[in-house]
Amino acid sequence: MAKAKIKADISTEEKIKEAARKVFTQKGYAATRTRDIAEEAGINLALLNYYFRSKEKLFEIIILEKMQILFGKIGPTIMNEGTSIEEKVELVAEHYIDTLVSNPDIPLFVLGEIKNNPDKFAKLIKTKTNITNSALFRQLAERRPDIDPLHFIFNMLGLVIFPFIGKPLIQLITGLEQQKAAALMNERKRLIKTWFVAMLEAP
Amino acid sequence: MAKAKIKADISTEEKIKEAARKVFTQKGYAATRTRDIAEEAGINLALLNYYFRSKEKLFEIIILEKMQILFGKIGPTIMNEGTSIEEKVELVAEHYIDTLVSNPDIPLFVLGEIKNNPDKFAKLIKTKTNITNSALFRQLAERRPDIDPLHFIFNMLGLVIFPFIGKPLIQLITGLEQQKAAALMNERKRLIKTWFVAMLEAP
DNA sequence: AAATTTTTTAATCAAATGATTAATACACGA
DNA sequence: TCGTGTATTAATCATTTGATTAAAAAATTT
Repeated sequence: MAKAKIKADISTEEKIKEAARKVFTQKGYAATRTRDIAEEAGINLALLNYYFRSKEKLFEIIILEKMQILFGKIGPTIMNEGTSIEEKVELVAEHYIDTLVSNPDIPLFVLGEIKNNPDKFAKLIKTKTNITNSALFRQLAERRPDIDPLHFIFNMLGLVIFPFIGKPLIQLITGLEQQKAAALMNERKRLIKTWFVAMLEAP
Repeated sequence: MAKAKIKADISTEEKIKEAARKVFTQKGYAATRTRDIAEEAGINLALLNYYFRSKEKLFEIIILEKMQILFGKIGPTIMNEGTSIEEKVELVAEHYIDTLVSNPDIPLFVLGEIKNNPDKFAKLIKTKTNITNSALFRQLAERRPDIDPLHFIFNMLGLVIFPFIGKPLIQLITGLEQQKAAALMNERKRLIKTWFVAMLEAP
């Protein structure tokens, strides 16, 4: 009954996690076979259970990581009372586009798994950052009392995140090459701020 | 070797398709068990294969339907040389938000499956509507020669579609109720047009 | 009504899949 | 170097899952 790992072999454990990151985010939980992960990691299948007990447990570790990447910085940014709407949007756009260019699979992966299993992540997210109480939310309500601030939250996230979700489709129908896609995403960092301000000031 | 269905029993075949629509769009291809579909349809598992040969074949029928719903009307709309940018955006927003309010699972489902298997849908979509040659694309290039029209395509689709993809998340962190969500989506039909024009005119 | 075709069911198969086990290899302090 | 705990492997298990089969039931035709 060997189960404790008092002395962790960083190398093997990390190899498995790295493989799991790749396969899980690429294919999602349901389509991922533990054998795929083992093969990708170049290890014996049994080692996966030796180090992580189960597919489920390993998955939770990975998706929490990815959720942290996807939502980790947005909380502090929108909570900051000392920055303007414009600054917040600029920070969010720049940070997330940089992040997502290196991790383009994350949004579809995370949002998909949240939708498949909302209860699982309910407590985890809910407590962390309540958007409704954020400085950004209040600032938006003050600037445009006639429009529900949630609209602008959707707009901001949509402008930043959607291109990464829609990219496979757009690549299919326009033949958009990977390089030009990356260039477009970088342009958006600057444009989104301008667009967002324009939407704020729209009649 | 009973395999031909010369006289189709609409009722049973349609029951299976209806169940397949529900389960596939809710959970995706990989997470769907043919037994789930059979149970949802209230039929014997073997009937699924009797009518549709395989899970794969049934899936293709369903996702083609859903892609038709998601993309079917956008082609003619953006190809129309006789309407302005504003009119096109308004038509797209109104049509898709109405459609997606009744079918909120479609975007994540379709975009997810496209990403999982781009080759499968390559020919199917590519030929259908080449956005790059659309009237909208040309109009956008004329109106804002300084900005890649693809940005505005992303913006339009993001404003319309993203709220439906991000809804599970937003519901989690704001407790947004289903009813208010629907009301928000309806508001967007009118707002998106204004926002889009504002973005077009942004400095 | 008899014969034929179509639809439905229960039972079963074969492959895939998550997980476990028992044995072996390895590391390292006593 | 021996012994003990750790890491790794090959083999195997139990379940799930997509699919098939053979028989029964229902519908349709003759």
